[in-house]
Amino acid sequence: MKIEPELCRVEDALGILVGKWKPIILLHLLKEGTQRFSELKRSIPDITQKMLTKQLRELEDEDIIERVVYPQVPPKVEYSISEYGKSLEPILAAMHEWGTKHTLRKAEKLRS
Amino acid sequence: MKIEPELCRVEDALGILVGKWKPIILLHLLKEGTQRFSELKRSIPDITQKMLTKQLRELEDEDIIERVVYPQVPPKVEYSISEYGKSLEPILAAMHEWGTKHTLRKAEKLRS
DNA sequence: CTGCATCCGGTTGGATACTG
DNA sequence: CAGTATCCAACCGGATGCAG
Repeated sequence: MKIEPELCRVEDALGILVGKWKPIILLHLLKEGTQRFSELKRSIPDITQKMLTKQLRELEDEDIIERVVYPQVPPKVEYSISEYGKSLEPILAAMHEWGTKHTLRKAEKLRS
Repeated sequence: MKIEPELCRVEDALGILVGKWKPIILLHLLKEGTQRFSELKRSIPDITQKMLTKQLRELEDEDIIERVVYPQVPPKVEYSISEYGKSLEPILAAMHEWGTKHTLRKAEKLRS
């Protein structure tokens, strides 16, 4: 691989994944499929409503996820990975795999 | 792929790549091989010395790059990708490829 | 040449309270 | 239920000056 650093587009992918909760949200939607706001909130106990809303909005703005609002009371909003968003799955999988090995490696270094 | 979101290790990989200049630095070292501090600085005109130092230190702390100091005056310090760091190359390549398509997609959306 | 110290503005994320 | 609004602390990155 010889990517010209001047034409680096790594940031464009990186920018979409960065955000304290974005990878976790994406993994949840990939695993469970369509999820309501409250289901996501329950699945990610430590996240605040504000942050969940914000990260979802940012992913939606990039067309990574889809948001469907059911006009009813009480409100019901469903989120799901878009077709386009699914193209990120290999990258998430690769990063998860690498990250897993990296975590092990770090643990080994501590013992030595 | 069904990664358990609770065991998400994406962040561990993400954390290493995040940093305004890290991907660019890594691509330079991957493309050019060993580089002196001043060579990197010249290759990345907009980076400040402080940031170059900082990002290099962070990558070094994670064993992604290697730093060799030649004890002489004036100082000479060489940086290179470590063997371990090379394992990030597929991820960088995947992100670059995705990012390139994403940029095109955005450009198309603007025209429509 | 390489790198550190200081200061400083902008952004990010968290706590909390409020709303239709 | 699914948000919004406000306030605030922490972190990040940039500018600049100094040093071995």
